[in-house]
Amino acid sequence: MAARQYDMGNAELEVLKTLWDKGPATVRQVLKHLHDGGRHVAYTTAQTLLTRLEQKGFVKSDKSDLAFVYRARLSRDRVTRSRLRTLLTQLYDGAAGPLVLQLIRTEEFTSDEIEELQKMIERLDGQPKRRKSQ
Amino acid sequence: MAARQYDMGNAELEVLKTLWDKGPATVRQVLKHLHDGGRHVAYTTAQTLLTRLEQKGFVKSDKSDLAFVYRARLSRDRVTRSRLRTLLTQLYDGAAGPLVLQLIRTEEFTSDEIEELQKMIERLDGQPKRRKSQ
DNA sequence: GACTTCCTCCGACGCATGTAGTAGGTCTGG
DNA sequence: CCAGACCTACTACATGCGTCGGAGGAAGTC
Repeated sequence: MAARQYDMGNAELEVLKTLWDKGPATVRQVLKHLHDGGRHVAYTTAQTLLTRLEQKGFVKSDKSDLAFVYRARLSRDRVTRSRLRTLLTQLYDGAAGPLVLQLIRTEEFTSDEIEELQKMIERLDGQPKRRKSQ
Repeated sequence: MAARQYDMGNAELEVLKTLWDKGPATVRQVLKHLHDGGRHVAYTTAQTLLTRLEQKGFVKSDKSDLAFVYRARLSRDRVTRSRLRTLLTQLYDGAAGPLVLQLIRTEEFTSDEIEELQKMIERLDGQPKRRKSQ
């Protein structure tokens, strides 16, 4: 049982992603977005998901208008970091190397990203090794 | 509900990882390894996990000796790919760039890995863009 | 003022998963 | 042959999560 920080199910994550993509939204708006994305769930399902996210502190709501408006309290980056860390730990005892190598091998990138990557690698190369706080 | 290929829980994955790390093993050996790693579960728990993994086709067992010996039918790489793909989809609609960039930014690498990375990037840079089969 | 519409609250259900107990078989040392 | 150790099969149970239905309140519409 590792330190499971931002723990949520896939449906919950998808709802959170909606908020990242579209900004603050009501249940109905989130639902609309989910429908547009091909996920056909009931209104109350979206509502439950949002409510659970709020219980976990990942979103917050405020009722200014007729309906509650929900907004993310958790950034996409934080979740990414957390999930990556989990993956790393579960599969490679925390070593990031194999993962990156595989990502680069199997995925594709825009030339901008490649350029960016190159710069980062060069920087890495020059720098002394950091030790992870973990 | 994306094409959830290699679907298993964390405990199951940990058991599978044991098989990757230690090679084919009996329930007792897996259990020992889990205990060594600080996960104190009962014998039957390990057994259940292995059984479920087998039902899903991720490991297979054969009884040559006194006890069943389990071995992975699924490589670490395949699971990695699958999980990464899920992450990518869930967080970035499939774009790999942001993920890699963040990985490189937040994790650390051995000089060998950096070198390897450099080579891969260079190769990427020269090549025409691949289109993902998926 | 009754109808329709939308919203929130609460309860519920089924399946996956983590965890484990128990019954009953087998082997091995005395 | 009997006890202790070890193995497998089966059952069970709590929790998390995805999914919703229904009750009941607020708001605009004739």
